[in-house]
Amino acid sequence: MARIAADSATFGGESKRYSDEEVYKGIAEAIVEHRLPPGARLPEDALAEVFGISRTGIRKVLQRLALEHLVTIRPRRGAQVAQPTEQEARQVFAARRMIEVGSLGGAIEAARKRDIQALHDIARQEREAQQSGEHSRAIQLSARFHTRLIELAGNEVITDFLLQLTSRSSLIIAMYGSRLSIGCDCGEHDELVELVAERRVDEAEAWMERHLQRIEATLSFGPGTEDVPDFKQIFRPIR
Amino acid sequence: MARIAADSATFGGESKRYSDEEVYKGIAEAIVEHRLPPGARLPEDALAEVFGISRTGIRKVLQRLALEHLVTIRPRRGAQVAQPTEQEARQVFAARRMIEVGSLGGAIEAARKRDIQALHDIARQEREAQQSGEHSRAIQLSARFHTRLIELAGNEVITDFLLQLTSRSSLIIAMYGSRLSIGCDCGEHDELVELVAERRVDEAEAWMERHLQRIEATLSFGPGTEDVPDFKQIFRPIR
DNA sequence: TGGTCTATTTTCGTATACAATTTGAAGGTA
DNA sequence: TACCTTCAAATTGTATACGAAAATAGACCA
Repeated sequence: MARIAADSATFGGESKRYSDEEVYKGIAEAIVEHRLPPGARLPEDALAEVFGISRTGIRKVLQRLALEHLVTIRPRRGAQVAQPTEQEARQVFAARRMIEVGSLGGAIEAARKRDIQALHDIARQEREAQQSGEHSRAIQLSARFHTRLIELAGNEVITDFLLQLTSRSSLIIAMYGSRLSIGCDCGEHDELVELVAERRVDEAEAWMERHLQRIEATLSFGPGTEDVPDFKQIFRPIR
Repeated sequence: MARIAADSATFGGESKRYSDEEVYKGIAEAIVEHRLPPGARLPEDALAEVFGISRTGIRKVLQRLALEHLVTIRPRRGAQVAQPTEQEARQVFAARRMIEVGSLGGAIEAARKRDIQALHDIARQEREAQQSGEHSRAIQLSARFHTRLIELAGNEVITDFLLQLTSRSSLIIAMYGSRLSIGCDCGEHDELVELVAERRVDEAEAWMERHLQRIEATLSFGPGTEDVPDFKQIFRPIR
């Protein structure tokens, strides 16, 4: 099982003193970028040492991450990177479809030239990261594309929800994604930018619905690669 | 300005030792039920004394409430009950329309007889509370009606979002609601139960959209009743 | 009376201490 | 070898201490 060590490369070994917000971003990014796998334990002491603050600050951050469903905290057993279930995964994507399709009209209406340009840039960077095999960068850019698009609609409440949902999606892909999950995305976002630029709302909505369904469809649930293989479950009953 | 005193009646003066969860519920309910008005300060010491735990536990709860936008925490100045802006209020209701209308079809599809009955009961209790002037009870029941209905759709992610949104709505009504805001609701929820029972999805969706728009329309923003009247602002410039 | 400055008190932010519980390993037995 | 028991080490939960900042009250002056 993956662990955090004080000298781990996961966060770098600097001795700088990080602020709460930096610690939050540091851990959240490590999870979202798959540097911390689902199920990885997150002991308070180790994190406190890595980030150069006391456990008090770490606990605050872990509590927040738990509310956002990126980590799980079990009483007296500490925190670990969350391991979303299949059900949770499907619900997250259903919620995304509702929110993203539902906001797309407003986003298109509000989109100005430079917004379109910004989306284009992100899509291009994503394609490049994809092709040069920079997985974690591609993941981040994909999430940013979706949030940038929807935040054009101007509803911060919705934007906040979507931010959470994209983070959780990354974690879900870390658990259930095959290589396809990321590969098949390739270039797709550019298509949507076109539809947005031309203000073809209905088509854009249909596109988004399909897009999210496709990502969900690339997930492979099945018996699953447990983090700690439970041999008892596997080898027991040959009855 | 409203304050928490150790002997305040807001939480009762018991000396029982509360768990984190109980403290959370205690404060959240006090806000949602308008016993703690928007802007009320929430000093850690006073809360710690009232609930019989140390500041550590209180801080955890306040952080959580802040993430849910029920309280505001400003560095070095502590926590206070949030004072949502008009913009925030409109965004919350827009988000509710999207989520509740978007989930209603699934909820209706999944609704069984006993679910309908449960909704009926809540609507009836709400009506009774309304008529006997039990404001805070009516508020809670109204929120519960909406969440119960939508949770039938079976998406916990969406349900969690809606739980937050209904809490925030209560706070918004505390700030901007006239007497109308609560009164006009009267009996309305029964109509929706009918539509749900008869599986008239389109009409139910239209009804929900109108219902939420109407609640929003009863809010009176305008110059606003500040919590601490700023006489300087009011009386200064007769120029 | 109204305003400004200063001193006191209150309140928050962070680290640390200590008890309680879990984890993990060593040793013993079938 | 597999399983159970026991004990030490590691880890978390909660309270507390203390420095730093902000709120408050009082004195002083116009």
